[in-house]
Amino acid sequence: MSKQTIIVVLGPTATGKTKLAVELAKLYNGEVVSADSMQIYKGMDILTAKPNDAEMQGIKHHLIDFLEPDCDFSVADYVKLANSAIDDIAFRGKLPILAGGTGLYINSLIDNVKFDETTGDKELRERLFNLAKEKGNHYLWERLLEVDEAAALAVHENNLTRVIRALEVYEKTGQKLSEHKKTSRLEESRFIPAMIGLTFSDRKLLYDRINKRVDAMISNGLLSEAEKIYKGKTINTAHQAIGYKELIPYFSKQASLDDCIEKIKMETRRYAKRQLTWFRRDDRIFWIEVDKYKNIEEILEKTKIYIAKCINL
RNA sequence: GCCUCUGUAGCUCAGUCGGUAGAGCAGAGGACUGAAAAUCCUCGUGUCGAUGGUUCGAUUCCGUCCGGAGGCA
Repeated sequence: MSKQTIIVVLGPTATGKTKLAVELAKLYNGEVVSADSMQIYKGMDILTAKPNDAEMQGIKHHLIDFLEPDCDFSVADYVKLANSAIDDIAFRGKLPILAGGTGLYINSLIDNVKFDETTGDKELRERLFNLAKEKGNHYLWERLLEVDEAAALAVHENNLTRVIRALEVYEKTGQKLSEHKKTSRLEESRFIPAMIGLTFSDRKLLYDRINKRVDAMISNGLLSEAEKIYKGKTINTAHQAIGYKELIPYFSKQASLDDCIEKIKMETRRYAKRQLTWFRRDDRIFWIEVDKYKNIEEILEKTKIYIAKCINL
């Protein structure tokens, strides 16, 4: 089977991935597949900087705005949906352009990581969580050490979500997570990717950009959007979105609006930093420091040259 | 004008009975396979406001000056 060419636009938040992806789609007759763990949810448009109609310029976007905010979602779901979206795009003779900042999703998809059929078990997780609260993180970690030593040694005992996940895999499948990990990457990637990373030459410039974008979100109505969610039914995964959870103290009159906005900026900066840490180790990425270019056209030129070098279009 | 308190890491502040100092936050680096915008780990040298004095030695005690807060007139 021949491999599928794909352009990947990645990088930390607020670097212009959305814009570049659309321009590339126009240029190469492509469609955009989002790789963003929060833009999947309906509503939360300002909050997740979801591209609007004007920004999409008629380019079809996949995996955006399709799930109710109270639904859970996972990497495994993402990989499955993204693969079928890509197949669909390719079938129609178009080029898939993956764009987003969720590194785990991007790598799992591009590297063809195999997930098994077991889904997350909320009750089990809660039970294990309570067990840790009662007997301590170390106790739970020791339990993992007994059933899956390799997994235990690979994770810090305080990283409860990971410890719980490893225990969950063992309890539900009888298989070790560490074993599963070994077999999950045996299949070769089905893609020939051109990976383009957007970043800034100076961290300060990125942070400045983020701060301004948060201010813009506020003036575009972030508050009323978040308040709607706050007053609506409870949400699960979507609750984690930066910009929503930091406003809760304001809605419940525990903190001033200014303090909450500062918190949003800070958390977004940290998020961007974590994204950089994730992407930095991937040497396939061709990095573009966006502040070194006058406009999107220049960035597009640079990108085209790189794409021509690594894939045939 | 007088009195009191205060000036220590980017910020908020501990502390040194005189032997040049440490927390929280911020920040930086890292990890990452079904919650990933999540979760977790590691990292603390700075003219101790300035200047004189006492002292073997002062950020610490004393004087003066400068900045900040409060009180009394």
